[in-house]
Amino acid sequence: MTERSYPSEYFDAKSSVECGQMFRYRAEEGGYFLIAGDKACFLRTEGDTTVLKAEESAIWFFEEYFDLGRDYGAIYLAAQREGGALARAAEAGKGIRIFRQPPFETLVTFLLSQNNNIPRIRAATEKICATLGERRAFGERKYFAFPSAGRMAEADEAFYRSVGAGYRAPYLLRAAKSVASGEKVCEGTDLTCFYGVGKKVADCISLFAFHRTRAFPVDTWLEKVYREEYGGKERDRGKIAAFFEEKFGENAGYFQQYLFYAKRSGVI
DNA sequence: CACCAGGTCCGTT
DNA sequence: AACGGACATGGT
Repeated sequence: MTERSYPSEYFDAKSSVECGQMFRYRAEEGGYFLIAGDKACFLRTEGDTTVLKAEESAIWFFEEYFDLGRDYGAIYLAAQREGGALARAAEAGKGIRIFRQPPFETLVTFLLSQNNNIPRIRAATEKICATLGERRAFGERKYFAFPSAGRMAEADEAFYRSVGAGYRAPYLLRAAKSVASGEKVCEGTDLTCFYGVGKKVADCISLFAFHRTRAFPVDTWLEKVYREEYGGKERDRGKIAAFFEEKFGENAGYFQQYLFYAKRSGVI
């Protein structure tokens, strides 16, 4: 096991992990145990330092995963220049980074996310992994890897209902079967071709798996932000997304995450 | 009981 | 093109 330290100003464990972009984590005393694909790490922020603990062979993976090569100070400053609610949101979420999550895992968890809440998305995801994923160990901790599409395709709809997926069960099964049979989840493909993936989920996958930061996913929270902080009158979420994407350009995805986290935690 | 949660699909205007 | 109801499920 290896530890690496980084300045915490633009890399904060709590806000980055709990801002709603990823679902496979456990809050522990002092930090967070996180799982991505079949790998795990422990992340903690103490004062001005954030410490990443992982197997030596996984350190590089997590440095990529946490997007550590990017200057988030520039993004934060751009948000400050916008002023208003965004500046306040960026102040509260200064340490948020956008992760680079495994594409299939992102597809599955955000299929679960529609018209759902974060605790339930997390619970259903964990049940899927506990049943279909391979057992792994991280020091004394046990966890399950995220299952392959092939493994998920072998389960049936009743299983996905049993984990609490509800009416999304057929979405999960069909996505698993498509990917298992060679359909690619990659940058540039039309993600809305997957049954159950509309514009918003496609934007989440684009942003959270492929780091396409021009994407601005609009959910119920961002719709509130749009109306209450930007005086918007549109109801169509596609039009609301277009408004923010045009306004924020290549920083749209980062700003969306500042706003989402701040709105959900009552800062704005 | 109604309404909400990181929405999408599908049938009807 | 635009609109509205249905869809599982648990929490407030």
